[in-house]
Amino acid sequence: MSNAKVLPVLESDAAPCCPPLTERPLTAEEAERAAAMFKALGDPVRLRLFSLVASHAGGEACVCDISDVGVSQPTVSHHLKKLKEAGLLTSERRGTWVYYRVEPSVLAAMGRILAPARP
Amino acid sequence: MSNAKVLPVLESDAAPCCPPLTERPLTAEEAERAAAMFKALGDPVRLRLFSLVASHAGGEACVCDISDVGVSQPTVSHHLKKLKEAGLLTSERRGTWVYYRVEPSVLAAMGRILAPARP
DNA sequence: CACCTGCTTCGATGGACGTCAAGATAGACA
DNA sequence: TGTCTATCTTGACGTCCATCGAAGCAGGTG
Repeated sequence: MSNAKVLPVLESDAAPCCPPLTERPLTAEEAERAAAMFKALGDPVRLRLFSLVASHAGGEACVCDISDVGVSQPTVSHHLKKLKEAGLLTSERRGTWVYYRVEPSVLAAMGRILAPARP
Repeated sequence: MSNAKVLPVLESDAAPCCPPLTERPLTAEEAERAAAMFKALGDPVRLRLFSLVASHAGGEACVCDISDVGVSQPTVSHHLKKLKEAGLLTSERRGTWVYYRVEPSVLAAMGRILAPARP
C-alpha cells in the first residue's frame, strides 16, 4: 500500500524521512530526523494536544477548544509551538482565534517508519 | 534485576495501548502510556539501536553487532535497557553474548496509533 | 584454576526540557 | 479611538536525561 502522496508543503524534515525501521538500519542523519518527530510526541501533554487536533472535526482546532489538558495556557502554547517546529502541526489565524491543523503527510511518514516487517 | 519497573505496555499483547490519534482525543492515562513509547524512540541513538535490531536477520542482534553508533558501550547498554523497560525489546543471554529482539506487537501498536485517518 | 572477554551497573556531570508568572501583541467591539 | 479579550513570547527555576569513566559480574578458554 504505497501512499506516496507527499506534499511539498513543509520545507524541512517532513515526509520523505526514513525507511521502515525493520528494513534497514537507519543512518545517523536519518535517526536524527526521525527521532525529532518521535520526541515531539514523547510528551504526554503534546501527544494529547496532537490527538485533540487530529481527531477534531475537519482536522483543525483552535486553542479555545483545548483548555483541559492539565497545564496552563502558556504551556499549551509552548507545546503547540514545539509541535509546529517538528512539522506535525500548522497554525493559521482566522480573526481572533488561531487554528491548528495536522500535517497528514508527516503522520503517514511516521506510520510508515513503524510499519511491521511483513504486513 | 527488578522487574517491577516495567511499563504496563506489555501487560498483554492482545490489548493495544490506544486508539489511533485521528479517531478520538487520548485520555491522560492513554497519553501517558503512549508517550512513554514514543519517548523511548525519541533519542537518535535509541532509534538507531532499535532499527539495528529490528532490521537484523531473524529480528535479533547481539551487542557485539552494534559498535558504531558513536557512543560508548556503557551508553549503548543504558539505551538498550531503556528500550527494554519501554517494552520495545527483549533480551536473552545465549552463552557469552546477549541477544536483543524486537517486540512485534508493540511495534504494531505504535503503528496503529499513528495510522492516518481512513475514510 | 586463573585469565580474559563481553556486558551491565554505579556515581557524577553537563545540558536539555517542562512548567509557570508576567509582559507584549493582535484583533474585535462599543 | 479606546479598551477589552484572547493568544503568544520572554525569563527564570526545578527536574529529568544522556553521556562518560571506573568498577562489578557472568561466562568461556587456556
